[in-house]
Amino acid sequence: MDSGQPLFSKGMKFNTEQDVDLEELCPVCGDKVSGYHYGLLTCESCKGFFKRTVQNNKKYVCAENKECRIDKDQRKRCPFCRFQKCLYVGMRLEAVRADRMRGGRNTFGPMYKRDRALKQQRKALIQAGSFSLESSPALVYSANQIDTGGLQPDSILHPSYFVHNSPLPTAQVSYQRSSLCSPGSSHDQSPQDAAEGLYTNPDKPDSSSPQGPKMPQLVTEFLLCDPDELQLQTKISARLQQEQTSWRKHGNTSTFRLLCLMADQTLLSIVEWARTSIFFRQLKVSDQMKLLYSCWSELLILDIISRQVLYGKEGSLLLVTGEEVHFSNIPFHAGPTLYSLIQRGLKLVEKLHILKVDRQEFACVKFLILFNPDVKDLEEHQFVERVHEQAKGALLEYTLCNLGHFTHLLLCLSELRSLSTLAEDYLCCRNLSGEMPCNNLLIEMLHAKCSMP
DNA sequence: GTAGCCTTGATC
DNA sequence: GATCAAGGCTAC
Repeated sequence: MDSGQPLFSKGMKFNTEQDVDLEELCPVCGDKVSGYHYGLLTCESCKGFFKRTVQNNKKYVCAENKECRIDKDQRKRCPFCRFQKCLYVGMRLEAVRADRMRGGRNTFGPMYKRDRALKQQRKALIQAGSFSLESSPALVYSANQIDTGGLQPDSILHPSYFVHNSPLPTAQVSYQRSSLCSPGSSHDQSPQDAAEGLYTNPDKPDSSSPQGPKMPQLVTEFLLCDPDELQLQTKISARLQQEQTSWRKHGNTSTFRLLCLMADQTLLSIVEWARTSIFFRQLKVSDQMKLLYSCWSELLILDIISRQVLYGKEGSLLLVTGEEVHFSNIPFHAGPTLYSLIQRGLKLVEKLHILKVDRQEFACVKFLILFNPDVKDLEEHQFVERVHEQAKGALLEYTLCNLGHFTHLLLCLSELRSLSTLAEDYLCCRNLSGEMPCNNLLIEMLHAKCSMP
C-alpha cells in the first residue's frame, strides 16, 4: 500500500500548510472538500460524480425546471442540475482523461499551486486582521451585496472567491479599487440599487477615468472588466500547444479539432469574464446560468469579430492566439454553412470597421448581449432589464448621442444574433455527425441551450 | 448510481 | 521518497 494516500481517509491529507483548504466547502454541494479535483477544490462525491458523468458520456434530464438546488442532502436528486453546476463552477471536462490513465499529474498543477498561494495570502491577511472597510472595500461590498444562491462563503461562486482567489486580469484589480470603493458607492445596496447607483448622474464627468472627462463612468467600469488581451493570448496559446503535442502523440490532429479547442478556451474566458463582471456577479447563480446559456454563442462570435476590428489586418484572420491566418488559407471547401458564416462575419467586421467601433463600445455591447431581458424565467428579471437599459444609455452617451451611429451599432447586433444562430446550427450538425471532440464546453453549452425553455 | 476508500504514477 | 490528483474498486 502506498504510504502517502491512505492518510486522506483519516482526515490527515492536508498538512498544516494546507489546512486552509480544509475550511473550504465544495462549490457544487457544500460538502467538505477532499482536494483539488478536475480544476478546483471539490468534495469526494462531486469528484466521483463528475468523473462518472464525463467518462460514461451520461446525458441527464431535469424533471423540474433546471433550477434544482444542489446541496449535500439533495445532490442525488437531480444529476442534470448537479452536472450543470459542476461545469458552471469551473470543473474542467478536459481534466477527465480520455485514456483513463491512472496516476501522475495533469497540466492544472501550476493552477492549483497558484490557487493555494492565493488562499494562503488570504488567510494571512485575515489573521493579520487587515480586512477593514478602508483597506478592502471590495470584499465588504461583495459580502454584503450579493445573493449567493445558498452557497457557502468560501464557495468558488461566492464573490469573495472572485476577489481573492481568481487570477484576475490587471484591469479587474483596478476596477476593484475604482468606484466600488469610493464613499457613497454601492455598500449595503440591493442589486437594483447598485445598478442605478453607478450610473445615476451621467452629466457628472468621471474625473478619475483615464480616458478623460467625456467617458461615461459606466463605460469605464465595463471596460475595466475586460480581460487583458495579451494575457489571454498567452494562456490560450500555451493550452493549445499542450493539446497539440498530446494529439500528435495519438496521431489525431485536425484543423476542426483545433478550432473547437480554440473556441472552447475562448468560451471559458468569456464565462470567467462574465462571472467576475460588475452587476453579473450580483445575480443569483441560477440567473447567471440562464443568461450565459442564452448568449454564449453571440459573445463568442463577438469576441472573434471585435478582435478583427480592433487588432486585425486586412486580408487575414487574427486568432485568439495572436496568429494570423491569411484568407487564402481558410478552407472555403469546408461546406456551405461555414462558408456563409465566414462571409457574413467578414461583412460585419467591415461594417464595424467603417463605424470605427472601439473597445469602449464593444465593452458596452458585451453587456447588452449578456444582460438580455428576453431570457425566460429570470428571477431577477427587473434587475437584468435595468442593467440592459443602463448599458444602452451609456453606449448612447458614449457615442455622443449620435443616433445614427448608435442605430447602426444596434443593427449590427441583430446581424450578430443571426450569425450566432447559424454557428450553433453548424456546430450541432458537426456534433451529430460525431466530429466534435469529447469533453468540450461548446457541446455542453449547445446541450444546455437546447434544453432551455 | 453514489460515495468512501484504495491504487497509481508524474512531478517535486 | 513524498506528494497528490488522477482512475479504480466496492459496499451500499
